[in-house]
Amino acid sequence: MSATASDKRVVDRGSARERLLAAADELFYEHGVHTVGIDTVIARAGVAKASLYSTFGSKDALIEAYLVQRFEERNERVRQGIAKHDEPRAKMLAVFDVADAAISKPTYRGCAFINASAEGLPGGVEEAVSARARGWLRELFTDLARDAGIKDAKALGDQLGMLYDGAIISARLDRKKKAAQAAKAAAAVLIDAAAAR
Amino acid sequence: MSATASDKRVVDRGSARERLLAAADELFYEHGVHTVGIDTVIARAGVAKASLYSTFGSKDALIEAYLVQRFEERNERVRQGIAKHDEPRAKMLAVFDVADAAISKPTYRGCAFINASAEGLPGGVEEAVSARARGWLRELFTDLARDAGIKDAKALGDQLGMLYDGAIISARLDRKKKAAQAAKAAAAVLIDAAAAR
DNA sequence: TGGACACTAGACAGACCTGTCTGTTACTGT
DNA sequence: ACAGTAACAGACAGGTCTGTCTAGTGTCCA
Repeated sequence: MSATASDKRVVDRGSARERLLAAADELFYEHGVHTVGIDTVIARAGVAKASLYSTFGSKDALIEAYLVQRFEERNERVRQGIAKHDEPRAKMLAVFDVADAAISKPTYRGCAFINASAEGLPGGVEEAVSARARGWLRELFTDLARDAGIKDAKALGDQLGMLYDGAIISARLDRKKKAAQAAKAAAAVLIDAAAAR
Repeated sequence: MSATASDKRVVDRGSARERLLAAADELFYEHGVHTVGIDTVIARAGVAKASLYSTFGSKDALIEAYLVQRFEERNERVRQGIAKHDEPRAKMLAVFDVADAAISKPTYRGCAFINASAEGLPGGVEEAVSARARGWLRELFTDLARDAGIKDAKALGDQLGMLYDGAIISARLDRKKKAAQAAKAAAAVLIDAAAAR
């Protein structure tokens, strides 16, 4: 259960950069960016310490690369999830289905951006990537609300964003697997109420 | 801006125990339980290291005491906030006013329990107190929903809890001061929809 | 007066962390 | 064949952290 270098499983495919990112992704997400040391990452990646520093330059840069990768992967999953639907309302609700799928995974440990922000110092690299990731989703909700013809699209976008975050937090801290579905039901009520106005 | 022992302000009232708790409260909340070291806490408290260890026994125990104190203070604020109202519906909404008041403070840095849980190792003392604090609020919402005669009080309680968490997260990470008011508006919609069913 | 008690100051051990550096091995293109 | 490159292993420096321990100080009460 501890995140020491004695965790012997090794990432064994691709370049040193790819292996480092894969190892960082697993370890940072599971145990936290602060808790996991460089030695643990390179042991998991099966890579020399010098390779990490010649590739990324610092631990902070590795953390940033890890978060950017998570950011892009999540966006892609959301894009694919909403592309299955035509109506803006269905697209908004589909975002919660994407969250539900993530929560269902046994390795789920909450939102990487929220976790990293809480761990890191204020003003660190974590917060910068986190802000981008959060802004992206907020804008998506707002744009979809506008497409749905809702007057105060910004207000609804913010409310859906809060529901989304609340579901993520509850799924992690309360181990509530159905949090995203509960949030989706609430989102439907909010969307319909905003549309009726 | 850094949390080093050079931060010279000193807590100067009460017993060693009280000064340590006051210093821990300020420092742990502002910079995180993991980031702040023992030396910083004792410097702020104006107390010797041996006093900390004879009083609390370990840093973990101090963290736990800090969280329990936050837990009790928050509960008291919520109790007082809802006591101003008679109707269950108004009581539920009043919880968001309590959050709003906390968010308005310049020292606001989000939910101490969420922060500490994200920082600490899974299964640490942080999670235990955090679970108690979260469960308490969830039950409060559910009980009030039941008082309001709502059929699926548990479902509404969970939804309001998620909105609450989402507001807290947004207030911290997006620096959205009005998050609690936006969440309150959404909560009103959800309550009325649940009551109509 | 004197002993118990609570506290202070700070050195110290042992662990862990990031980042640098040396030296070695293996592959690749000319 | 040989230079260049990329990677390896791991020692090391310099710092931080928790927690222990010694020694000295002040205060209260019998």
